[in-house]
Amino acid sequence: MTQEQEAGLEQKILETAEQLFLEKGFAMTSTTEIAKKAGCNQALVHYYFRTKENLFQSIFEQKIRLLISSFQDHEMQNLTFEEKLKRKIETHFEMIRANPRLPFLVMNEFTTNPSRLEAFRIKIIAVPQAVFHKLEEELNEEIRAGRIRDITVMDLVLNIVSLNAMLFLTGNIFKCVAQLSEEQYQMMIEHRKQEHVKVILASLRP
Amino acid sequence: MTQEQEAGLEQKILETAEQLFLEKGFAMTSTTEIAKKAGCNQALVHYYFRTKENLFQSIFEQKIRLLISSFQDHEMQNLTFEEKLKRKIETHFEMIRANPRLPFLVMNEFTTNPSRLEAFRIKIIAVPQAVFHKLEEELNEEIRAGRIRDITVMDLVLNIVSLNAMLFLTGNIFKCVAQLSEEQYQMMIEHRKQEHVKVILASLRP
DNA sequence: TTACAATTTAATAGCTCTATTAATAAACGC
DNA sequence: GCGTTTATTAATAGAGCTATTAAATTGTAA
Repeated sequence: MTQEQEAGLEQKILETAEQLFLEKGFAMTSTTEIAKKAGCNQALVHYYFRTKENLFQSIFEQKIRLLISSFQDHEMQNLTFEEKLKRKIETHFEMIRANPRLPFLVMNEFTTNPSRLEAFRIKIIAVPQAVFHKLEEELNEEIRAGRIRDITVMDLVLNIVSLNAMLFLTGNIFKCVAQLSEEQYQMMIEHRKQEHVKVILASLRP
Repeated sequence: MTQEQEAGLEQKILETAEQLFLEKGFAMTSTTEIAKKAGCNQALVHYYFRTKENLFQSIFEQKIRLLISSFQDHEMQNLTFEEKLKRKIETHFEMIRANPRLPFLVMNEFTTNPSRLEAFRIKIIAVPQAVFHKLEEELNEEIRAGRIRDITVMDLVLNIVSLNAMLFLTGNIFKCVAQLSEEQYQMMIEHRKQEHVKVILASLRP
């Protein structure tokens, strides 16, 4: 049916754990539940990953990389800065749309377990600088030319990430409170994508 | 020392629980821990509140009301729409700044426990409509006069809430990754407040 | 003082969770 | 086939958690 099916229990456990961690976070997911849903004995989870923390970290680290990479460049030299930025916003948006619970997981785990945050700091500190360096140069060039207002790359990225991530962080809340059908919800998501682009581009006008 | 001190253990338990729930969420906080930190026997927590869920809900409901009320009107008739909106953004910002873990708590509990969300839906569905109705009228008047672009009150509010809430949701992460001192962090917060006002106002220009 | 109510505690029942261990089944080289 | 890894399970130790109960302590009104 799906892409897994005949992949062995180790892989199955990994996939099940990923799904459950994304759904309910680390604390609310037990190895017992993972095993039951993966269709194996609970001890097998510990046989492959020794501890629940191990299992979580292998999933978590990979997901963090995915998150950061979504801001990577995508070869579009012949476009205006505005067009490039629009694409960047949309790419980031679509990455989160494809992993809608990821912002929740990151926030939840880094907030409830600050030691995890400290451990990851070294791993991820170098990445953003590399990713944002080119954007920064282009941004400064536009500012120098007077085509956009003065703004740091940090502020710009924070604005984009805030809008995009928050939409999916509050997605279920909004859907429930506003009593939206799945179809209405998807339309709203699509509409917000346009809105985010509008807001960011407008916020840069001199 | 602080404002409590001689308030009885029931109050003390309530305050301690609030602090711990905000810090670590519902699942990661035990009644045992609450009792120890409040300086009483664990059974006393259950004597006053019967269940952990009860204790949580009495805190949670009050906090949700606080969140919503921050968008309430504050009597400023003689100001331009732009000035009024600026004040609204800043009021909302300051409310979250005074309760910086509140966005995390709301998101965490509504996300990990959808049944809580359903239970709260009825209670909170009426409030936003009342709060946002006046804003909507003023907004539409500005649009009709051509002073701002066409936008729904929902989009406007989502933009504001996204920027303000997300700043504090990611506050600790950012502070740690960027290795900011407390002072630097506070400056950054202040700077972002101005940035949010800038972004929202700019995003409304026709 | 005494009776009675409110507060606080010690003890513990009953779960559930993580992790380990020892035993069993499957797979695989030789 | 035989021995040796590898995979899988049943059983359980050990800990922590929620909630209850019964007893002890404190407060209070007659």
